[in-house]
Amino acid sequence: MATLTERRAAILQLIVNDYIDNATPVGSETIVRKYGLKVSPATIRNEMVKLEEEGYLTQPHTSAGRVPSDLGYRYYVETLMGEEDLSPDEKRQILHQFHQAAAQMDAWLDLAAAVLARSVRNLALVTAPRSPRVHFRHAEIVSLESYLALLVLVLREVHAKEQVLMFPEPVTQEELWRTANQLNEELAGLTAPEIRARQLELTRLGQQALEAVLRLMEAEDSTEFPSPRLSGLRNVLSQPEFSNGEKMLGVLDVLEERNLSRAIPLDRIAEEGVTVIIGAENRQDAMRECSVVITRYGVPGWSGTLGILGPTRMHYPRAISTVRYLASVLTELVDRWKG
Amino acid sequence: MATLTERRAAILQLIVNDYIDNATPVGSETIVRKYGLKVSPATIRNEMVKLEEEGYLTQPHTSAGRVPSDLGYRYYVETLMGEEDLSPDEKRQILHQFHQAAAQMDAWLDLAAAVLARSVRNLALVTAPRSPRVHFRHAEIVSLESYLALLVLVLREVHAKEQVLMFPEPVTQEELWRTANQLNEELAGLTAPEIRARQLELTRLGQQALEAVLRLMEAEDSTEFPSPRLSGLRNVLSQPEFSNGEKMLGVLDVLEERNLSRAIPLDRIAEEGVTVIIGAENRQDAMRECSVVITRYGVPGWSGTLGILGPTRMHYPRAISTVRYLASVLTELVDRWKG
DNA sequence: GATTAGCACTCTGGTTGCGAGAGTGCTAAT
DNA sequence: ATTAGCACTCTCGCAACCAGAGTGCTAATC
Repeated sequence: MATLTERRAAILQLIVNDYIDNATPVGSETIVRKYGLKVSPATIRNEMVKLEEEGYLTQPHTSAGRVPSDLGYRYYVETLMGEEDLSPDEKRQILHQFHQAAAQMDAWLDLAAAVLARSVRNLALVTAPRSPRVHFRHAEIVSLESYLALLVLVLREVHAKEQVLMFPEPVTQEELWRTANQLNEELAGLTAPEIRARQLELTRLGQQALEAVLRLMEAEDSTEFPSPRLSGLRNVLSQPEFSNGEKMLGVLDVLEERNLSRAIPLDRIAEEGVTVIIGAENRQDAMRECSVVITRYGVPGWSGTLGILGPTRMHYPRAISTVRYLASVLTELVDRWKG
Repeated sequence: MATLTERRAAILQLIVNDYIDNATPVGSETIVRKYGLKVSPATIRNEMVKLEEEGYLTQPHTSAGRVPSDLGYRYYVETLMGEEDLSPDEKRQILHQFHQAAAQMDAWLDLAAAVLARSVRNLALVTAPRSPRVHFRHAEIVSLESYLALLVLVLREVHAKEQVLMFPEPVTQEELWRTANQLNEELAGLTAPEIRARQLELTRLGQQALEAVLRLMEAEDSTEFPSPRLSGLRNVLSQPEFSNGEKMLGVLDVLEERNLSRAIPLDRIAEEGVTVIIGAENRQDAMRECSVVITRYGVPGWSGTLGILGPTRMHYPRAISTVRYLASVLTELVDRWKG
């Protein structure tokens, strides 16, 4: 990214800030008046045409004020806006809520989404933490009736999965126990491919249970971006850029077909730190006016993503700091109990 | 509900039908032309003022056509519209999709919501089946590390719940097994209140596990209307009645604060059959223009709700028949595997 | 050479006025 | 009881218009 003269950078910063706050194109006069500059509007105008030529600003139409372009926002995010941090007080409040909540991953994720959405006043998205490859820990088979049993599978990644098994002939709880025990002994700690590679001596029943286990594990492995929980849809859609029903529906469409990865270039999410994806860097037209601030959280073998989605005209410093802080909180929680 | 002369009923029916299709107030002339009546527009007009006086129709303004009122829809639903049924072909298609799906309740519910939304082109809501009082079936405690274990609780209602236990001192898997076994023997088939009523001889560890079990069971018991999965939000919001961004947000608000029971008079849902709640019969202003077609499914001890939400101007026959059919499918599934 | 005052120009958004169209309610005739 | 006829009402789309905001350019100024 090219570099700007000091004054142009300053002006760009003012424009971005002002536009973020007021959602209305900002003109030369406004800027000098509001921020007490010691130059005349005309000077600002001259600088603005330069900024426009270089691609940082656009005009909705001749004779409206200027609006930051995607590039403008990018520059702002990259070099203009200061690194902000949540106040200790806010951090304390957030932490408090986590302490209040039930000690369950699900509850924490819901909470994280809710806090994020409220704090940034935009849409929060949080995916559950998972490892790229899931590990068998424990299986339990509970008889429901003679032909039917419930397989409960516990993975090292702590997600209890369940599946009903239906047998061609009646089966006793006794047999089920034996089967489960065998599986538990043989499979502990293995991944699905490792299990597949292994030759096991199994009864017919055991074979059936094993298949079910594998199916569940592989299903888990293969969803590369599990559908996130969303919170605060209302926040985004009530932003003025979407007051037009059309655009609202556009965004809604993207969100409802749960496959967000088609709209957001998730491959751009860095391993470390918060990633900001601005406007047309997203893949779908409907997202042209949206930015995503997103990060990974968790520990290497077991991580998820958490971020917020809003109009490009978003309060980036706040978004980034909140996302970062919540990621650290979740990382802590994951770390603590995964060990 | 009072009864209408035959002709008035016929006219009301035409108006409702036409309005449902076109979303535009329908006038006397349109009606005779389009449906080939053998009377003059003036006659229709006379009848329409009667219908309006009796409360079945309203005018958006003088000199627009008529629009059905809530009462009009009610009459329509109750006595005018024929009972419709899905075509065998459609039923087959739907059933087919269920056979394709993974044999898991979650998958079925998702599928039901998706099918419903698509078929009626409105918002589908589906809550998971549960019993008013949940029954203990089986507990498993898996050691995670010396101070930490995962409690997996299987209830008769087949929802695996999990909870991390943290101990004041190290605990072996051996002890955990003993504890789990004891719980399984003593608690099998009981409800939370029944467990509370019983005096149990337990170790400190057992006590802690029991508390966790009870907390989970009681949490399950107390959510009286579990938050439903939604599908097809887009469908509702793209209806012309919500083209106005304001109203869109109104509905969105109701849906996002997950507590639907505050907006919808769920107590009105009949034990048997499909319930239709029209317009202002709902509790919140934002829902004034919405109707809900909803029913229970499942078996007495283990049931959920499933329904669709759309504008009052909704294709009721189709909505009702689809809801009814899907409920029967889900009931069948619940019945089959709950036994 | 950079800055600025001055000014003509452009574009939007809100307001007004108007005519066409759709639909009504009423009256009087059938 | 029905209907033809008609005056009336209300919406909607369109054009005209104006005020306001903001620009870009030129020429004077520091």
